[in-house]
Amino acid sequence: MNFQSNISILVNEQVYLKSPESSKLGQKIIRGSIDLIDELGFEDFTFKKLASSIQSTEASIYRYFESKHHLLVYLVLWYWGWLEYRMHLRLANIENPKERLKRAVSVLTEKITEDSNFSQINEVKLNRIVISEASKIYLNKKVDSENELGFFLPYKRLVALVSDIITEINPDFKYPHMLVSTVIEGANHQHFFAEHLPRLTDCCDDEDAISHFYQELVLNEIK
Amino acid sequence: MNFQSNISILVNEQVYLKSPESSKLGQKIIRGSIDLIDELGFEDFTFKKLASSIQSTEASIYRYFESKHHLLVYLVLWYWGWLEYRMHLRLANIENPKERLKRAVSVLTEKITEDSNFSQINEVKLNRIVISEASKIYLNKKVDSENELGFFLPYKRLVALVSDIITEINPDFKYPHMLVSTVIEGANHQHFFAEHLPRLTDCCDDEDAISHFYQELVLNEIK
DNA sequence: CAAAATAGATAGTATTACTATTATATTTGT
DNA sequence: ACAAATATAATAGTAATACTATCTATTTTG
Repeated sequence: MNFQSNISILVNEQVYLKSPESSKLGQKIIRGSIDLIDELGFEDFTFKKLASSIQSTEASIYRYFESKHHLLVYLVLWYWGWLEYRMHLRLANIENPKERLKRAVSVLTEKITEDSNFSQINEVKLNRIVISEASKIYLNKKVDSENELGFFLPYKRLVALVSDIITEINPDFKYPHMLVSTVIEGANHQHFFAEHLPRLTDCCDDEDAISHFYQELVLNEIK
Repeated sequence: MNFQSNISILVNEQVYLKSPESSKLGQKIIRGSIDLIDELGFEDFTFKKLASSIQSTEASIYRYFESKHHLLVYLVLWYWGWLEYRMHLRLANIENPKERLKRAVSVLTEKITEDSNFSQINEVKLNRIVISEASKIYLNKKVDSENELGFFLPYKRLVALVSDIITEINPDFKYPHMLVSTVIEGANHQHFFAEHLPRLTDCCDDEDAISHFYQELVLNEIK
């Protein structure tokens, strides 16, 4: 039934000390950290708490990730890789560029409400983590050195992918990358605001408003 | 010469234990923290380092702010208050709504490159701090309780101010708040990307590209 | 079955994010 | 000018965090 079981999302090897996919403990670390970061927020999350929640030890976790920052990077890179995969699936066999663009924007802006059964990872929780924590992986002083290690390539690929569709539709549009990264970051922020600071949004009732808004924004902007 | 010297930006009293404007030490804390956060980033910034950089003690700083998080909140709220003040100045006596909107967007998206002589605060450094650290004041689990204390009112006011101009121009536009908060957050991100992750933007050479991009975006969207 | 890799248990360190206490200046009200 | 109030400095201390190191037991693999 699960035709996807023979593929897996690859994450930059520099991010971890030992691949968490390679062992039972590694998988418990990933699952447990998603549960715990979602519950406590990244600031209050510690390896000690994670260790006790998965019945292991701090030292064992440190064999997989050199810091909690690296673990967060792993989760976010996995998510970006997963988004790219979903993007390719949703665009497969669609020829019309405008339709491709609409679909791409919807992949970038929709909130994840169902688990994909794609892996043992809970994508609904991971999406919530990405919404509130993802920007912390680059909004810091390590950004340049980690950029050199290629940490942000999946994000850049995602942006380039959608930018190319825009350029196909309107080759004269000057700011395709800016537009796409604005949409990705914007959608995450709007989902957060909708839940916590509603006066910064206009989605009184329906959550689809965010996706509609960005659909419209992109189409208006490039024509 | 400095006609502004008789006014000051008010910051929510819940943010501090004792007003840093009320004493010499308080002012040194603000100035020193702007220098140090700009230099080290918020993660590596500590009250101990701040104390030694301004020749005071950790315990003395704790009399003004109950945590470094509160100090960051203070700085960001001050900045938002200052932006609102600049906004009012730039819109003063301008009648034409479209011109008002253009000016408002430019206030929200331009990078600060000159000190305003408005106060003893270095706005150029504070702007850099806002670009990379501001979102951390709400992207955490304390957001709801701090929202109840009114921490984010200045941000909401700023968004409401510009939303009202949009609604004046096009009363049928459904998402004015979303558009404005997307512009504010987006511009900050783009400034950060331009410096650290240029492939996520399109501002090869000119820094004005960001402001132009958002001008265009807003005008296209509401008509 | 031996060698290698993996995980657990335990201990230890420097730093962080605070709190508490006391002593010494400095400001202010009369 | 002086007492009272307030602000600051100096010092000490604590629990938690973010690690590192080491040693042993277990599991996997060649």
